[in-house]
Amino acid sequence: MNRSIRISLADDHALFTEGVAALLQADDELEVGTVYHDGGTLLEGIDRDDCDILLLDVRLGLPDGLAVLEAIAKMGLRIKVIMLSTHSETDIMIEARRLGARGYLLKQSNHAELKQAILKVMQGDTAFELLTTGPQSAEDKFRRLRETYGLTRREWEILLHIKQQHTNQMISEALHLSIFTVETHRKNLMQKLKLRTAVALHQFIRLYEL
Amino acid sequence: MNRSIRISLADDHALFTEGVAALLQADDELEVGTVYHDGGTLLEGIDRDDCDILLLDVRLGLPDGLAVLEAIAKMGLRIKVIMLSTHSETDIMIEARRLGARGYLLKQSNHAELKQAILKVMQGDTAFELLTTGPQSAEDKFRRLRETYGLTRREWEILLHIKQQHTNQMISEALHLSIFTVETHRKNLMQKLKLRTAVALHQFIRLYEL
DNA sequence: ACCGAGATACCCGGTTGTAGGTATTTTTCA
DNA sequence: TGAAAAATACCTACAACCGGGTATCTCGGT
Repeated sequence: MNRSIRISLADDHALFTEGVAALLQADDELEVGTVYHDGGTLLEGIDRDDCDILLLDVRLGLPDGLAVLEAIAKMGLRIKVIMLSTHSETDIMIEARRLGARGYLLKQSNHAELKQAILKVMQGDTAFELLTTGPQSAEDKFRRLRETYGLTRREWEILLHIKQQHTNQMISEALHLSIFTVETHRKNLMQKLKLRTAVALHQFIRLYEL
Repeated sequence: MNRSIRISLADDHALFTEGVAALLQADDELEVGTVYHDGGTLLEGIDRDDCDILLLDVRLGLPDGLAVLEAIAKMGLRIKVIMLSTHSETDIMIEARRLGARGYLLKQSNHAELKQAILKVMQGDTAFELLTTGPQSAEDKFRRLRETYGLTRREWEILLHIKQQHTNQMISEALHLSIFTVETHRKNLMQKLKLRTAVALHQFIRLYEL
């Protein structure tokens, strides 16, 4: 029998790291390494950290998770990094993969899924698939908004573009619509959500993790 | 010796609830009640939940934490609610207090602080004071931005107003400045942060939890 | 055959922010 | 006491969004 898998954690929320550490410690096959609460101290100590896996939050104080990941890759360390995030942003996931992450997990995942991802990664495999079978599909989110606010399908489409920081101009081109049409949809959208500014709309999107 | 304190949890991130549950369970004086992952099921079951304390995340799927808090208050339940949040937004804290929350804790808090807050609340006291002595004061954040991006003090002040959704017009009135001055500060600010739109700026603010 | 929801398109007037300047005063600190 | 950094103020032009409208057209269902 080989030694247990040693896992370090990096997340600026102490309750989260302490909680997950407690979870991991309860498992005979796992062992908790170092706990980091910001990117700076992590980068100072990571080269002397003999952990097998690093669970790294995408959102960490400056520098953030992706920057840390990049730095680790440049240092040429053999540590396998699994990113943790609260929402499933495809572009961030792709970027993380490009920068050498071995896995990407949502905090909505449970203990079992975490364990499974850890084992997969330890075998040299990657663990990105949980994203696609995430707890909430886009269709679910749409239905929820439809029921709560009466959003139409087209308005939902527009919303997805707005989330990507697209302007009305860009959206109209992407969907082959007049910009007036997009403005109308956006207007109705905001009315239904009872919002007044673009920034408020983006806050709404983040708040409900759309 | 009286029975242990029974604590229910509500947060849509399973890893978080499982982790905190593991932490609480390790404590002889505490006991874990029900775990909720969204506002809907919570409101259905909370009246039959005989827990003493509910740890409630501010951000929960529709309905969100504050709405749930309000509903609980209207139901006239004797459950003491402690709100959990990732950032210290004063207005949300005030609103939570108004709606009957007994405490407000950051996820950056550690195990000991959580335990302390639980005990205080159980004695009929409230636990809001941790906010002011948070892990990262505004001054710390300013210093970090100054070092990383070369922000000046005035630019930081402007940034705080922008965070509160204030327009340049409103900021100029609040600080007794010309609107042109505010625009200049904002322009330099965005240049230093390498951002191009107001929405991107707001995303930056959220990303680094300023 | 008709109704209604949804999608499309347009107009106007207004506010807010973006991008490029210039210029003066105040503060700080070597 | 000078020079540099910071703060202040203004300008023009433009882009993006906001809030009222109005007006077609299409498509599914009764």
